[in-house]
Amino acid sequence: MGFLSSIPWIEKVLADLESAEGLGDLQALAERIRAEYGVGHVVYHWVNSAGQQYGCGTYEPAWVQRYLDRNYLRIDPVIQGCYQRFHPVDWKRLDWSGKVARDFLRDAVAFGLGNQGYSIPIRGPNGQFALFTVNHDCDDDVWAAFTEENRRDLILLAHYFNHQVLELEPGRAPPEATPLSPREIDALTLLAMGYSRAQVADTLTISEHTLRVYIESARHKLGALNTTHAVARALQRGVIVV
Amino acid sequence: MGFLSSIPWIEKVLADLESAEGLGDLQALAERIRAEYGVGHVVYHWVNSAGQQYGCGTYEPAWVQRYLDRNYLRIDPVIQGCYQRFHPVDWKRLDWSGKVARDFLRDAVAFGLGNQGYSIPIRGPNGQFALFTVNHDCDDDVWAAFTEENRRDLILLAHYFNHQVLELEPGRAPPEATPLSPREIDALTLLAMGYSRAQVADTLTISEHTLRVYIESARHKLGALNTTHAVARALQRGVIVV
DNA sequence: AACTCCCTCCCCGATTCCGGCGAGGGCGGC
DNA sequence: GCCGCCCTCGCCGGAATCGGGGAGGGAGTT
Repeated sequence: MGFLSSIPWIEKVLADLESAEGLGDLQALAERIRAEYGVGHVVYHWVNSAGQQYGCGTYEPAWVQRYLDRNYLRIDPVIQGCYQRFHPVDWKRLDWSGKVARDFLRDAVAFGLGNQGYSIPIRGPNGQFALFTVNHDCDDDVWAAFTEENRRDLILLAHYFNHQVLELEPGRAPPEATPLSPREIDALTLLAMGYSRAQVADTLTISEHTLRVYIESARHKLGALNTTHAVARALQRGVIVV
Repeated sequence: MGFLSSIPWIEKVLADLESAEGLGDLQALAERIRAEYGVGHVVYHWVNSAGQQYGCGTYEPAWVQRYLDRNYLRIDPVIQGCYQRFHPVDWKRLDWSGKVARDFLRDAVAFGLGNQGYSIPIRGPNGQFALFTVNHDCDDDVWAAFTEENRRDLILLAHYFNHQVLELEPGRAPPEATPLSPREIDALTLLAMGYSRAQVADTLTISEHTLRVYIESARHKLGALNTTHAVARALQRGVIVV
């Protein structure tokens, strides 16, 4: 991962952490990053397609637990906001109106979070979604200067965290199913576009019976229970693009 | 976009290109990148959720046209391979077995492409998928050294291209539809998991009639023509994750 | 307090989809 | 040259889904 070399302090830190292994590495790295930049918190949060979460960083364990207990994932404006974008987002630009969002923020501050935040979303196939966040307590001007100056480092660090987590997550490759045939892809693609079976058959200029053979074939290949499921899986696996 | 500042030549080039505007900028930038690194080709290729494609780079127009004409998007192992990952990929690590893939490669070389390539996939919500590719003609050792040395720059440049394209693509925000309610999300999520309506209603412990209200409501919000379409759109927009 | 949105339930009929069956010709790979 | 996969077509009945429609209580926002 030589691409981090533009970050002055990174070599030494990574060397220090070499002895550790697995995800503990990243936890320790987050601590070091916090120290190097003198910010309140550094956190990496990752959600895979199965809804499993993984996180590491400098948040208080009590806050992490509360976040999970209260299912804040569905409330957190940072998640909500970043999920739709994929460029770094300053927390100020998010939508904090609404009662639940304000309550959430108040709760977060009570657990030691700062009022400023900067989050970098990274996405992968199969709904993988990760967030690298830096949190701090300061006024707007100071924060704007900080983010402007260190954005590049943060992007690269986000990539690094993501790379490490994926390396340690072997649960991606297995569903390496048999590929879909062109006609099967055509069929699922048109279905995903909202066409009815009759319309799809007409568009492909085949009989509806033939179409059904494709759909069923695709369903079996994808291990899907019905047509909607097949379309969903095909989309998730990226075998069709609508 | 100060995060590019670690690339020595970038400031001057960006200043030179300041006068140009729009996507022409990126075309010219690709040319400059090719010159700076002394490689065969530099290309940025972008596909959005509507299946629209946009590309800029140094490939011969004849090759681009042929790529489109022959619908190589569905054949290209670079696309196929990168779509499932989201870390930089050396073309050597892709699957070039199979007749169509080999034919494709032969055709590409005939149109001036080199035998080496390095592609950086970047993904966004709504099925956005972009590829930043560097292509060259040399032996494996030289190429390995090149990629190792310049990976960081390439990642940052990929981000830059992506940022610029999204800035110039106002067609993203409009479908800023009303958000789905929690129950609607539950319903679509379970449907995407392959459950039948009866099973979903049972799982949510509501009547099937109520469930249908959610599905229809979600369908209208998503502008979907039927249930399968609604699930597909919800997946693409990232409002549900199965 | 008015407003909007969410959740829940019910009616109806027509349309569509599901699931498994069989059968033939063609192309590419081993 | 054989095997496997792909493409194409047909029939069947039962089950599920798709359209709207109306109606009430509750919570949050303004």
